[in-house]
Amino acid sequence: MARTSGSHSEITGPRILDAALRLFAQQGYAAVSMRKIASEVGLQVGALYNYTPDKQSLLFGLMREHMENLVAAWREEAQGGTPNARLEKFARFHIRYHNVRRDAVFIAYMELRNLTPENFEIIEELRRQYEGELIAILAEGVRQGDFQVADPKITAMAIIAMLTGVNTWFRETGRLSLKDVEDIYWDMTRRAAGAS
Amino acid sequence: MARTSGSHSEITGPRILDAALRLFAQQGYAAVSMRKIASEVGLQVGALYNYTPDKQSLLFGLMREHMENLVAAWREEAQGGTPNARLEKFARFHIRYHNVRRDAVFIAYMELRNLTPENFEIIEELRRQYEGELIAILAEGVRQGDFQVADPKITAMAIIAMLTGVNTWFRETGRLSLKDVEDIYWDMTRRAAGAS
DNA sequence: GTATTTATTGAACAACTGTTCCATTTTGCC
DNA sequence: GGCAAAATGGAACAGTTGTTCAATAAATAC
Repeated sequence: MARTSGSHSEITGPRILDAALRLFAQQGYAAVSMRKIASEVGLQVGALYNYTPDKQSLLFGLMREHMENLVAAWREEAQGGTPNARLEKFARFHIRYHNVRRDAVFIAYMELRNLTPENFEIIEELRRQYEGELIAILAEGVRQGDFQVADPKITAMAIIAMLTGVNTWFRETGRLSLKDVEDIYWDMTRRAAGAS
Repeated sequence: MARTSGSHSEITGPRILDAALRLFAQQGYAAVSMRKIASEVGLQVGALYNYTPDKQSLLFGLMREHMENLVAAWREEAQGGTPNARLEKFARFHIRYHNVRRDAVFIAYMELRNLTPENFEIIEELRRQYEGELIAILAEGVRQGDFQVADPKITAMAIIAMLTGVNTWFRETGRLSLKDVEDIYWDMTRRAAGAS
């Protein structure tokens, strides 16, 4: 007996990616076997290799997709405005975008060491691009005299670390709504940048 | 032929812990085999089990030791003073203490999911204790009218995430000294707390 | 210098690893 | 309804996993 329940090429691919994303986030890349992923989707392990050349590509694909989408989504949302308005937009965007992509965010940070050197470099370049967007906002604010920032690069790292940290504790069922959290973090971001 | 190079019980134990700490930080708990650790120390794998009952205990021991030392070190350093002075002391202590313990900090954050539920709960309790120290400082500052903080708990999480983030980018060989970084982060911490 | 304790080796265990491949089944096209 | 293409199952490969254990070597105590 071979396959037991029909052929579903168009939906199997996404289902594999979904399962891999969730399992990698929950248990870590090294702890998740190809058989676990296959079992989650209801396949035998061999069938996975119709959709990915190997396990590494599965991880890298998920991370690259996430980072490319992140950069693209921000560049779409970012329009002109004062440095202050752009900074507020960045803070709120970062919190919102990351909140609904917990697993991908977690993987993109935790599994960097499981990438091959070439793949690592590509992901790091995307991360630098995203960080660069915030650095540019801060630098522009300094130039216009709106912000008081000793070092835009360091302040950008600090703000991103602070904002990303929301994912480690925020739960929809908690005492604060995401809008509340956004407001509080925007306030701290504004003050950290010395904005009015 | 059995053992080849002498018996060294008092130094073998620490050497195993050192190797495990470094390897877990570099490659991740799941990706490091007991044989890799043994090989790093110059032992056969069986000898490790004179020093640890199993791999999980090796990880948990490292994490608990780190967290207990962290809490104890802070409580020793923390003396009285104004909320502002205590906040500054906390920010500078956190950066300094974590900077020289990169591997342990990394493990204590990244390998939480590889702990058994009971062990996880113990580590989380220690983390809550440490966070509680900062929350108490912020709450006291609010009570005395020195800080402007909407929610001490959230501000504490934000500050800790920001400060811990230094470890992801700071290198001794970079353009800034650790003292420079301390100053900049204390400034951002102060402003995030609405302190003068 | 002998006896006892401690530390270590080396082999073994069953289970699991990523990946390949061929036979088989299902799908989409005519 | 028949045929090619695509998707899947199932088995196999060689290597690795955490852990146990008897045999052996070295360190310590007397």
